[in-house]
Amino acid sequence: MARATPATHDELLTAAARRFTVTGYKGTSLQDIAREVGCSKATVLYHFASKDALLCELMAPAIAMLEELDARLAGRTGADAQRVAAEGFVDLAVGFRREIALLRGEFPDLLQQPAFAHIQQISERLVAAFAGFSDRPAARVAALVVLAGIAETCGEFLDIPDEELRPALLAVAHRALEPTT
Amino acid sequence: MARATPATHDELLTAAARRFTVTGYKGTSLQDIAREVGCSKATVLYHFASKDALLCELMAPAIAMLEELDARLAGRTGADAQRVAAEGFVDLAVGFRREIALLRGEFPDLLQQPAFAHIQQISERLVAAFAGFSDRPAARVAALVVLAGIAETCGEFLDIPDEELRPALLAVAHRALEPTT
DNA sequence: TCAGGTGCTGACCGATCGGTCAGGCATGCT
DNA sequence: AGCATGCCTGACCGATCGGTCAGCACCTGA
Repeated sequence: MARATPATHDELLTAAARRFTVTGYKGTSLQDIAREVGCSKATVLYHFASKDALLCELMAPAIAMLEELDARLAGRTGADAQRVAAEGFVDLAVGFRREIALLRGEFPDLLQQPAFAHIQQISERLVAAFAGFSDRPAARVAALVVLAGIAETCGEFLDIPDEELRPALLAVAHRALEPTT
Repeated sequence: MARATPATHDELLTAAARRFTVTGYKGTSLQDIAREVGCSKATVLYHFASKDALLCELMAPAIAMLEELDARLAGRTGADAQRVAAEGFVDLAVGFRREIALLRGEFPDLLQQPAFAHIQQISERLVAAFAGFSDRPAARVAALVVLAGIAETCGEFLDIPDEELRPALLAVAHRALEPTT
């Protein structure tokens, strides 16, 4: 197989992201990614140690931002935590629409990987913050609906600009979340 | 491989549902399903023509209810459509938590199958109804957040009773959806 | 007693998966 | 010229996928 231009690291990364968002992580083969950039499967594995490593590198910026949000949440309570969590997560979801979208559905499975082990705990803390740290079922249900809804929705609006998506998501989050007592 | 009791059709169906919700459709092999009920992979394919056929039969009741909701929506507009859509979809999501949950993430891919071709159109009409048939981006964003959020949330609350989950979801839906103008 | 159907099985199939490996082919330094 | 290095490749590997098939054990009605 002939290559016109050298397949760069980043070129493969964005191609993989594109495929993952369409057919999911498990549903995308290294062959698919290679075909997208016009190189061989072996080339993909030359640039990345494994398929998992590719995913990790793809998710790294989003995960870093998630960890930063988690740190910012520490110590906050009630309405304050709720507001910071909502704004932070909307920013994250809007900024990393593709990355968030590709995790949907495969979340529970991918979280088994040691590289993503702590994400589960972070997202649980995030849900708790969305609920204003209330343990009432209704508050927790509302929190999860908003969190999951935002994550899912971002992937569907890949075409509209950030400055339009962001306030729309924030508005629905503020309406939907239960006011803290 | 020895079997104590005969593997019934339904036993396989529920086992498959359980696995699908944990590891997804693509992520679950016929071997996994067979292991869960303690029979051979060939037995699974004796009861079901194919893996796809198994999925179709699993989803049939939920799809029937979705089609019924779609029919009930015909002709309705504005707040009326919004209310009927919300109540109908919450009922559907609560009643078929597992089935809804297993479709998440693999939705775009599974919809390619001819058996599910019309589901895409139905869900688009459902989103439109949630938005009160407004074409304002904010209304459509809110609609999708609520729809996707409810679908995703149900799969996470498999343990709490219907009569507790239902009003909680309806409440957050009513708060979150934009009032029709 | 025996023929026929039902439920189920292990063995097997081709395809595809993620991953390995030796080597080809440029390019640039010595 | 000779050599090393970086990028890339086809061929190949074992594992696993969904699916097929001949045949076994069992039950039942004739």
